[in-house]
Amino acid sequence: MRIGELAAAAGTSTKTLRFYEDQGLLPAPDRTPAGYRDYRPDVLSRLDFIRRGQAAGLTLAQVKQVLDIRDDGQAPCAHVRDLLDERLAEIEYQLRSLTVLRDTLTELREAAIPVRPDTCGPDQVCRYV
Amino acid sequence: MRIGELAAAAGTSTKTLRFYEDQGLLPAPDRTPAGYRDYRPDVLSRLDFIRRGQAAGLTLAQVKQVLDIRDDGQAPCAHVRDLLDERLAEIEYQLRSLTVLRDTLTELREAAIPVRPDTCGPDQVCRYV
DNA sequence: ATGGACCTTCCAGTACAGGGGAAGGTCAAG
DNA sequence: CTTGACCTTCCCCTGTACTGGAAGGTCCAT
Repeated sequence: MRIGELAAAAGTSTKTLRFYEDQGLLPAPDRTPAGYRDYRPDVLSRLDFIRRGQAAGLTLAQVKQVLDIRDDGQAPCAHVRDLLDERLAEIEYQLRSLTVLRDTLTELREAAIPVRPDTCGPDQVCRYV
Repeated sequence: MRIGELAAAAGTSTKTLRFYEDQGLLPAPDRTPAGYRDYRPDVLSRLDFIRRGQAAGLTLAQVKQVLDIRDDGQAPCAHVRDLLDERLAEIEYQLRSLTVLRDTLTELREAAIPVRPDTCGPDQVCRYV
């Protein structure tokens, strides 16, 4: 399987595949005599795992950690659980921050509905912010 | 006022002040004969506006738009309202995405509580992701 | 005159996940 | 024989808001 076919099959780009290899997420594939990358079909499931990891909000570096453990012959379950915990905590934090920001912005926005440039003092940039 | 004093007064760094000047958020100040930046105290309120804009989730580029309008002698109210609208829509979108992600992750996490490496098939990387 | 604190410019790098494009090699079809 | 599609490596670019550091100039006190 050449890189273009793999990219098409996986729904990604050749650039991305070379990038993943460079980052250690994909093992270096065999090469044809001409030097072309020659993939075995089972990298597709690996790519699928990478995508699921990303969909779960993990960074490529974190996905790589899991793959490394797995490649080492161990079960990454515990590590995965910790990663999910970490990510979950981050998300909760982001959710709280965004909610506060949304409420602040909504207030500002409400105040800005009656646009009254005349009430902007020359000393200030904007009444609303 | 030299750049160090201004930075201290505004609670920021000299690096940031030069960066803002470079990005067009602060006007180029006068210079002392030695070439040192010599600020007028009124930039403090401008810096304050920048900080409020950032706190409202606007990017520096957006804050600059508002300042440019203001510097042009116009009232930026309408533009500010539009920016707030835009930002608000983005935040709502992020909130929805994060909520979905959190729920997905929570499910994965729950499934991962009983860590059972034995149930990981050798063909898959991880039962949980 | 010398040390230290301050200032100047410019260059480079951070994190993230790739994308763009150049210069050149390879392969099958017409 | 040439065209076009594919492949290779290489390096730089994206966006965001700065931060670090080098090399050198200035000011004030000692």
